[in-house]
Amino acid sequence: MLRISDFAQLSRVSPKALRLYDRMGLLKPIQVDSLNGYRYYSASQLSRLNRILVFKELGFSLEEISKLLNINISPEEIRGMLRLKHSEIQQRVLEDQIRLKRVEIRLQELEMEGKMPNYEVILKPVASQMVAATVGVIPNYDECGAIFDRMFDEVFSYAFSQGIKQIGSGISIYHDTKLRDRYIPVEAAAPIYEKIPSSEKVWIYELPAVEEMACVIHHGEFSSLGKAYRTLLEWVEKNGYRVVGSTREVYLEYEKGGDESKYVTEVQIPVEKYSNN
Amino acid sequence: MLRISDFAQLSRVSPKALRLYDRMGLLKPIQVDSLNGYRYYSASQLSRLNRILVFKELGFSLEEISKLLNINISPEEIRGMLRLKHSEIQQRVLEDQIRLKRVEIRLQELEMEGKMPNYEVILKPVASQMVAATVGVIPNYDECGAIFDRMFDEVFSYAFSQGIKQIGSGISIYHDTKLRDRYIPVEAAAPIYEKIPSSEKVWIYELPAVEEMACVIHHGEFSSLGKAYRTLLEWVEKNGYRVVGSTREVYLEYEKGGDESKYVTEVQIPVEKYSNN
DNA sequence: GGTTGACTTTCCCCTTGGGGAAAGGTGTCA
DNA sequence: TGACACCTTTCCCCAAGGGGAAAGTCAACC
Repeated sequence: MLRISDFAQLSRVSPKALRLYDRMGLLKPIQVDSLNGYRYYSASQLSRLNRILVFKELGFSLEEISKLLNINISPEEIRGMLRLKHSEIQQRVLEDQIRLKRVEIRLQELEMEGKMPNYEVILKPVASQMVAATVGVIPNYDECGAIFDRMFDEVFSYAFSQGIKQIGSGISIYHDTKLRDRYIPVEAAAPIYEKIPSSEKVWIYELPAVEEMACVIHHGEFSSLGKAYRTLLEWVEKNGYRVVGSTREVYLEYEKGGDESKYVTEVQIPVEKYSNN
Repeated sequence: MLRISDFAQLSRVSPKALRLYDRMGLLKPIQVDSLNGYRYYSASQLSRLNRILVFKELGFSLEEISKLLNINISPEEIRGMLRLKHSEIQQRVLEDQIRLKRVEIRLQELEMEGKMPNYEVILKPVASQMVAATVGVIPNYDECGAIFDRMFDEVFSYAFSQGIKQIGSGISIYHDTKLRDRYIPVEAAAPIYEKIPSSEKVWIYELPAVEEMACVIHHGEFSSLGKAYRTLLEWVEKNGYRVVGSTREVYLEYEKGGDESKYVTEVQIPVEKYSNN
């Protein structure tokens, strides 16, 4: 008959934890004084407590442990839970190793630049989306502004002529940027939320989903988008990814003729994991 | 001006998380309707949100992130936090790798035995403790019962003769068990909580702390303690440890001439990490 | 027998959101 | 103008205890 702090000292488990295990039904004191609520333990309960501690060290939650300590559990179930836990831990180790590499890259960049980077690259999935789109070719990057203006005009005016009330942010898509840097086939698209027919020039189709898209947010004029691209491509290379499709620009904040410094553009590059070093 | 679910969809962060970031001060909506409390966000806030997400992926807590996003933080402080996080993650990877190996050992044992093991080995530190002790030699393990009986009698009666009121569980200590298995120098000790003088036969001294002690709880008669020792030594070998001192037995529940099946004994072997495979 | 200090109890706060409830706001259609 | 669906708000519960408060209890000492 030991009081809680004596049993705590014997087992090296805090009284707080012992009270929790009592409440969870993992380890009940052999006796509880009905007058003052004091818990009394016996040294013979150490073996059960040790079993709890061992499973905790293996990474099991208290709820899992209460299943494992149930008398009616079969060795097969235990094996299943052990195997599951093994793969969970393995998964976490893999994630942590990626995390470690990213922290190292951050540290390197901080050494080089002396300050926080301007762009934060994040990886996210992008859902498929119905769009109204038209295609074109830009002979070189200098002329792309005027050409996209005309293409988006076409898309928006067609959509409105078809009675569309709601339309999403404009998206431009650059195909084959890896193969050439002039006469690039491009697309101007805008998400729509109702079905309308295609026309000769404006096609209605499902812009495909992308599982992994490396993205940055660019603030300000389009002429400095190059920095965003350089940041992205550098990230792709450093983190062991490679480009696997058409680049997109999403014009989140844009007003024709408006204050360019207020523009917000998301640059998206579809990627996939390539190597692990 | 986007409502919370639109901003959530754009950023792929749940409204729940956005509300939390608002409450933590990490990302305040650009406007909150004072009548109905609705939060309104702008696309230009994506860059701040992305920075939050990147740091979260690096493993930082929201509180750490709010420090990192503070404008007044210097690059040196950022570097410090990154290095700290790096070592935290590294530490967790090491722990997880040990955990993985232990899960694998459990699985192997389960395959071999077909059931849960009878003993759970746990590793714990043991604090130093003042004891009253006497020494002896046991010619072989068969005679150790009678010899320890006499030694403990000596210790207890001396302690009581000195006015000790409270005395801890008996501890027997086996020296040099690796060097010989007969004529083993042993000690019978009992923790005391007040200072008393040593006598010719009973010494009062500080039993040293042990940083890492591999322990099991044995229930029942002493004659089957061999199983506990075999389990412990097997564990020590499998887990890459080695024995580095004198073995102890702590008699947690014991009554001379009482019901042997109720005895509870903790067997403790001091160990240290030896290898990692 | 009273005081004091050490101990025990319950209760609440904290992490990072997810799940869900209850109450109220909003927008569309008829 | 109402009905209905969907949206938003706040509030509470959950992990695995640590930290700490308030109140009651126990044992020793005077």
